[in-house]
Amino acid sequence: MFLEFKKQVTSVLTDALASMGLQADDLGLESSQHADIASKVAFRLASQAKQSPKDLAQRIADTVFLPDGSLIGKVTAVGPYINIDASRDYVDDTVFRIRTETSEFGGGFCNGRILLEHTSANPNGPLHVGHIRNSIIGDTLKRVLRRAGYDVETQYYVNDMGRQIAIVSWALSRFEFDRAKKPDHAIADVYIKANVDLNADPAKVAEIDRLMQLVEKGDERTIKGFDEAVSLAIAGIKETLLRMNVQHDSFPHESGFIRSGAVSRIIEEAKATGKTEIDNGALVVDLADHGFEKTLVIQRTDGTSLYTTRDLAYHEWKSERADRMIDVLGADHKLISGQLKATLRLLGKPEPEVVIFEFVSLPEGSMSTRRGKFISADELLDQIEKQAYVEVDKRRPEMSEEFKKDVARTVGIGAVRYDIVKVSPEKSTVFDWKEALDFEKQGGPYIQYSHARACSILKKAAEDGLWDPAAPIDPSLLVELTEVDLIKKMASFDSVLETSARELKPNAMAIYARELADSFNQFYRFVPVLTAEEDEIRASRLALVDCARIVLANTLETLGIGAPESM
RNA sequence: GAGCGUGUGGCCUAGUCAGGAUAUGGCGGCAGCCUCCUAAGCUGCAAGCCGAGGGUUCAAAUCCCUUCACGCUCGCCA
Repeated sequence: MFLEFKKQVTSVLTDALASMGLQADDLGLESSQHADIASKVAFRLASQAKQSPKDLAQRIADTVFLPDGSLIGKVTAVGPYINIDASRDYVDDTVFRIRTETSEFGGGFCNGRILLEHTSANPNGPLHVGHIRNSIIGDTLKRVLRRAGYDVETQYYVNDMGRQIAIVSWALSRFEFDRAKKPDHAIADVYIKANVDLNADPAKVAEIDRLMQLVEKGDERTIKGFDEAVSLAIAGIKETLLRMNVQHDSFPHESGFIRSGAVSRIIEEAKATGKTEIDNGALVVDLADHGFEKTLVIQRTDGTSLYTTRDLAYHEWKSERADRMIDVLGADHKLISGQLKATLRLLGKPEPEVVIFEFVSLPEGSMSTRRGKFISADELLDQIEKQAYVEVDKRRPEMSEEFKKDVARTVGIGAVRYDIVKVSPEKSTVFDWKEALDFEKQGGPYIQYSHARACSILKKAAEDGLWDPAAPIDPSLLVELTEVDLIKKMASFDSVLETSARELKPNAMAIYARELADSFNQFYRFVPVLTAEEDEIRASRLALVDCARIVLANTLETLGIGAPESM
């Protein structure tokens, strides 16, 4: 709705400028606390118009023509600014649209096919609290892009041939695997032991190298060993992801690109560019023309491929299946993803868009699966659900055990997802138990609570026979300040979705969710619904509560957070 | 040594790419609000001049330069 409003503002201002013989590439539109939207165009055109910004702003405001039924209500010059306020039609239309479009409201303005890769953690142990930042950013991005209208497929790229997997496979043949444990955790146990062993006796490293050569040559027994290790870890990882409402559409394996011959082909293609050379027996690509001083190794001295080489083949494959490729990667991949993009460019192939997020570390330092220094996602989720249960039990002691457990789960996951997604990906964070388990105000549960409140009003109204969702209502009766604020906030959902999708910034949606809940709680506090003075006003307000319920639910869904009707 | 990222009240954080009207919100602190739709809510108060220093501009948290601090990274790991 806001996008349409903005479009009208652009058109009306451009027309006004044209009739004055002026032209601006940038109208300097910005959100403002003084109006629904403001334009700084008078600053830009002051010299061109040979007028002071203040006078020019006034002249533009006077020149603007508003057609009937415009979403723009009034245009006023305040000093050098041009303030534009929405019309009553804008408010009324918003209510109407939400009621008719419901779960589709504000979306569907983009199209095209996107392959989105996220998480892709090595299957050498469970996901830890750093990995899930990737999962949550990635999954939220998927939901944002889908809602915006894209056809999105999410992929978890499974590393089933790297050195670390060779170590896991080797470890499984030497140490006992604890079948009683969740498989990814049991894998980590043997992996950590193997690393201790390898550090103590470097001679054993040769055994790992041998396994890697065998698997690349296609030795069946070795492949089977790797597969076993990988599928155990992935099964556990999937379970954790599912717990957080994260699901991938497919799990392409690295080895598939070796077996299909794609990796060999891409190595030949690289050679054909004339930009490769042999350096100490390894095949390297010269990326100097692309801003990388150092060359990139794409084939080891022993002829085996590297992660990067397989990744090239993977991206080539992806590019044939989608219009856009998006990779969500940790900060440690900054350099390598740059080199990957440069190499793809060199080969004349499409490059992925890369979303980088900074690290999550522990107070005592960075996490490491290999050294067993990490807090697993499962551990965090267990603790948070336990804490959430305490909170529900405190507030709703009369409810059933099933209700409390259910709410604790939904609220716990909501708290974790929101906590992670609300922070800009480019900020590094330090995991802190106290903070993680603190159900701070205005977090995920705050937004869920707003939704539950809306549901509660509607439920009560229905029980009293006051609520008929199908009955026509008069939105023009919604004139209270907090009512109009709430409606305008809901109207801007599309604009936030658009920004979030275009800039690949999932945190924009999180901030919006908080603001929307704020607006609803303000309304809730100051405007009585069930005890409204007149029947018609009550009907309109109930419809507004229903709208809030819908938009809050849509927003929560976009964040991958459950929307409980009661909590 | 080099590259990338970050630095906003006691703590966390929005805004920085596209410079403009009194810098967003939370936590913590202080003072209040449940005979009324769930107080996981709401109201008010104290607290920041945006790491430091220069520069560009009518206008800088935002752009440029210098500098400091922290995180990540720097060829046969992924």
